Amino acid sequence: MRLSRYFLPLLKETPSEAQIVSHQLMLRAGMIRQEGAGIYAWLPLGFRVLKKIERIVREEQDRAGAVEMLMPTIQQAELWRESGRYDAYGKEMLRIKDRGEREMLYGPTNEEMITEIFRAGIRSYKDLPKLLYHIQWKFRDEIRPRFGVMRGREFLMKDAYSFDFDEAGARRSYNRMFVAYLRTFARMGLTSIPMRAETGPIGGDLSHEFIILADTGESAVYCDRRLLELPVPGADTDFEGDLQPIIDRYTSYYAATDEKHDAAAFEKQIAEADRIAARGIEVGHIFYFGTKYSEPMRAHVTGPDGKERPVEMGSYGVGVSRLAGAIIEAHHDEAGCKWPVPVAPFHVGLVNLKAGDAGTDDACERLYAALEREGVETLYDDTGARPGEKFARMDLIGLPYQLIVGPRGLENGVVEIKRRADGAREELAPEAAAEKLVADIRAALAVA
RNA sequence: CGGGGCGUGGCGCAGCCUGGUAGCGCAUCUGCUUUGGGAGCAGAGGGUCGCAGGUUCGAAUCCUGCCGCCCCGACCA
Repeated sequence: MRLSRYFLPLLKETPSEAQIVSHQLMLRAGMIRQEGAGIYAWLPLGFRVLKKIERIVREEQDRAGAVEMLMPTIQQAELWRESGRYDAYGKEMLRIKDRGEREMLYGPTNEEMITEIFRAGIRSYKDLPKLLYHIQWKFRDEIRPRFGVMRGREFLMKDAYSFDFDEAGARRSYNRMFVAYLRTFARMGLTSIPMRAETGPIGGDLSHEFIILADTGESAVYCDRRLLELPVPGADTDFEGDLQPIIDRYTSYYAATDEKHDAAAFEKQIAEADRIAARGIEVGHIFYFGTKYSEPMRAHVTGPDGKERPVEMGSYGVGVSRLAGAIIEAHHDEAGCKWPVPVAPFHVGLVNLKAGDAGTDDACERLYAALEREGVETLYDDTGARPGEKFARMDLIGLPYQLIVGPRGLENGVVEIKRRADGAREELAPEAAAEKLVADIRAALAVA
């Protein structure tokens, strides 16, 4: 993409309403624009990031055996009356009426709807288990939206729902999502920590929040440092096999958000050097809730004994739009974003330091063509801006690699690669630079 | 929802108290000079001062109502 044709409205100054760094940078880097309290338009650069996050989430859901579908954003109040939540949900639910005065709502979640869909299609225990998901916009009329896309009212969420015949089956479904989440966040450059969470009326141990550590995180969290070093399950993980050992390993260490924190246990179970008391961002939440919806909504299956019983359910959420902010919180510096390659809006920023100069124009065009030919997503700054401005904006939008082409280098037959993550620079002949970028980016995109 | 604050050009702000031709910085446009870390000079364009009433000869400024947004608290992917 040529920058001269792109839509990238950058801000030099930080808008006063943005309190945390990810919000500030998303506004300044032209990724989002606020259209109302907690409601954002995704501008081209931000949209590319959102799509990449979504794709990784999708790939890992599919790998774990979940099946994608799509449910509507607008739901009928009638459905929510079946579960009793229409009255219970409160003002967070955005309620609307259609022209026939029928009560509708913009879905804050989809348990009722998926349960209705499931019960219409499944009768027997032989049809179980089922694991369905979709990635869809939600609306929760939060009392106080803030932190940009980290806590918006409208947000993109992946929500999955499992249906099993018994609790043992439900646990297997839960474990699939547990492992899928570890992989999902790791692929985005995030170290996620599953922390024991509130279980609601069901009790038990099947509820975890996936937290990433960040100084600007919303909640205080406490965990064992050794959790950060556990290996992430590989792409060769057999999701049809027994995943329990992986879960056991992860849950054997202390990890809790402040509402579940037990200071005594924390100090007793962990050596002082391994204690982490930090801030965290919740990017995923998985939990088992049994027959909470299947019972009132009569989502029943017939068992081998010929008796009908409500299915055992669980739900599994990932905050897709929130992740865009969370990744910035984890990867940035004073100058701007530092995108990990798999979620970067473009892989390479090609900087023509003297647009209009035949030599640099020619060299850039060749490099641009070579990179695009190899599938490297390149944002080519072909504008007439001054070098300082070009460097500053590349740093701000945070593409993983900058390929800098100027007359001074070309005189010596070299161009420069700057790696945004650590600022490392390297001068190479143009062809060699392109080859190196292709190799490095392919390596970074390889799914382990 | 309680408490606090703010709406003035694309962004950041001053002006309001004490009514009298709407300003500054950045950005934008034109020209010249510049060109390896957000340039210099000269010129130019752009604002129903959130909206609606009211007071007044006259309202960005005073009064009333409404709308929007932000911050602190309880809630949430």
